[in-house]
Amino acid sequence: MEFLNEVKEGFIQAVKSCFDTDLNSGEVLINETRKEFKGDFTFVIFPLVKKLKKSPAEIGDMLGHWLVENLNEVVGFETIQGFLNLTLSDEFWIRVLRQINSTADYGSFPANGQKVLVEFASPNTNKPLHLGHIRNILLGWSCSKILKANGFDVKNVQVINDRGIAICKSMLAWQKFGNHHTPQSAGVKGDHFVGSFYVKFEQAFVEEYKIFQQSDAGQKLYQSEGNGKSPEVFFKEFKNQYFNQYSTLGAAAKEMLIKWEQGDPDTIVLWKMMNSWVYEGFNATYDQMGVSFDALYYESETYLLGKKAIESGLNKGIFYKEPDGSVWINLEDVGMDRKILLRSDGTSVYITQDIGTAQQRYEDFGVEKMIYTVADEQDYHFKVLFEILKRLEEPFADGLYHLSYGMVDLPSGRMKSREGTVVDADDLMQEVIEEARSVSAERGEIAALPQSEQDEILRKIGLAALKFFIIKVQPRKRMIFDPKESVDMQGQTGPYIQNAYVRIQSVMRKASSFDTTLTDEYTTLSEFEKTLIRNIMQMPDVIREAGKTYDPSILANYAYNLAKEYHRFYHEVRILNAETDAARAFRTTLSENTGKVLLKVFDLLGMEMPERM
RNA sequence: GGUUCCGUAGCUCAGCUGGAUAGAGCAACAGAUUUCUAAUCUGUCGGUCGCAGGUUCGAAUCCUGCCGGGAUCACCA
Repeated sequence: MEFLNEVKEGFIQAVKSCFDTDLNSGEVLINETRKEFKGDFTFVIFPLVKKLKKSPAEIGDMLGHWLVENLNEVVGFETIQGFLNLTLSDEFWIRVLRQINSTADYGSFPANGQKVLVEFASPNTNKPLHLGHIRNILLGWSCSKILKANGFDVKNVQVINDRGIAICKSMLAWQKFGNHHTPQSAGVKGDHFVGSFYVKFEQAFVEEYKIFQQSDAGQKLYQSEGNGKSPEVFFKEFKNQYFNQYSTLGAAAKEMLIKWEQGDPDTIVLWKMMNSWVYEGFNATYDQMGVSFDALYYESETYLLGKKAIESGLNKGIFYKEPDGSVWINLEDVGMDRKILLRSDGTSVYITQDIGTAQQRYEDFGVEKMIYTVADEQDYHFKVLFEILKRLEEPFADGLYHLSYGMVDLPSGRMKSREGTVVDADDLMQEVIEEARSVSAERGEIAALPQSEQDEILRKIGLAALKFFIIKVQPRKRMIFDPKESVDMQGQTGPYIQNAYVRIQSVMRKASSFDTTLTDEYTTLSEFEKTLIRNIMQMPDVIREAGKTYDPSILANYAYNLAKEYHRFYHEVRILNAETDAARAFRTTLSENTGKVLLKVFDLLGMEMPERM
């Protein structure tokens, strides 16, 4: 807290002056005083006891006296056990507020000259986005914003997994069952339209597999390879192999993939058309969420990258070749396994692509940091990838970070596409907005506004409920998403925070008829007012911390606490009809700056504030 | 089995590099508006911080072991 520098310095001087001992700033422990004690800030003096060879109470009292006598900011103290509680002067608080009030873009740090790339979203093109993507996108987007506020030059990118067997399944099903329909003719959003054919493929495949299971060939297979397993278990385990070796649908899909890889014109045309439908759908979803990208990487363009890296790795002796021609790296010396990088047939695997893509990005942007927002099931993958890039001595190797997050579960357990429990992103957003609509209708505050304005407000409220519910949880923790709780608008929620902001805006609209210039005449600050200032003066630290740890949840919880303090203040203290003009000016300024901070933090979290609600 | 993450109130979550009597929200119950938006505020109820050791003046926090749960360990992506 830069606002407290003088007090901290004073403490060091006090120790020097009272005990003739030098302290470095790392040894100074300062906290906010707990509510149940008198004071504003607390120095913990236990650590000094050994050094100074005196009792905690004695040290606290001596330092407290010295500080009151020598520091203008300190007007009182109390020593309780090993804690020195200081009370700071009203001038101090007003000065802090004045500083915040006059700081343009308070909470943002100056450019630090470093470039960072943040990857998030990265969907497959065979299905629409779901709840898991929402967590991913919120985290990536918010981290991107937070890093910008910390002075980085940030590029947002996503990798679109637009090739492979999955999209071929959709393509095949569309050929078979599509009747030349398009999203437009069917009246369905493009990504959902394509996704429905993926589902149709799976259904047809399951049918085909069932028939196979009952056929002579299937029964014979079970007899010879069943090994005493029940037919159910056996055929479940055999499914993949069936797809690859027996299925006609599987063969057709694989053939389509091969045609795609050979650049067969008809296949490419179909592929482009269906992907374009998907992108249209994705873009609508991204718009609704309020996120955007600086660059897109398509897997169809990057999946062959990384071969050069194989060469150079082999030359450097980091990789080795097996007799069958496959290329490997051995990471057993750092507690990992052997990992294949090139198959014996010379084709590359996923991680090879990632090596190449990372190099490509470095060439494209010259970033020294890259953040990958990917679920924690890929923790090991990224550990391996980063280790390989380090051994290849890539210049960006030290700036790699896997922003790993836990899966989203439903109260009933994991989302499973087979059981139809996957929560669709578009549906979900629509639901929370509708919930906001019905809550709003009961209140009637915005009923007089034009419909388009109302819609915009309801969108902001609904999405804030959803987004806050997700982003308040620490990324690495697995979270349980209860749809019923996610639409709550009371208590620890996004709309609660918006409501604090809206109250402030309402006050400020009415305050415009007064002179609200801050003066030093107001000298009877209440605890509510001090607590609010104490909160808003923390913002830069919280933003820095969130940036250092890539953790937006810190900011989410901060915003909630600040909103809560404001609601309490609002309830307990008269603002516009304050007892004096000075008090009114102070409180409106305090309110305005609280609003400023809430707005800023909300923006960093990827949420918007309505002016009314 | 190896590696790794998680375990805090009935439920969902906070708890910063160790600091005072472990906090919020939801749920349940009881209150508050002649006054700036009641999506608000106040109060009551609710805890063996998974268990056991260790380090420390001090441990939910750090270390070790155990228990429970998830993820991962493919010539898949």
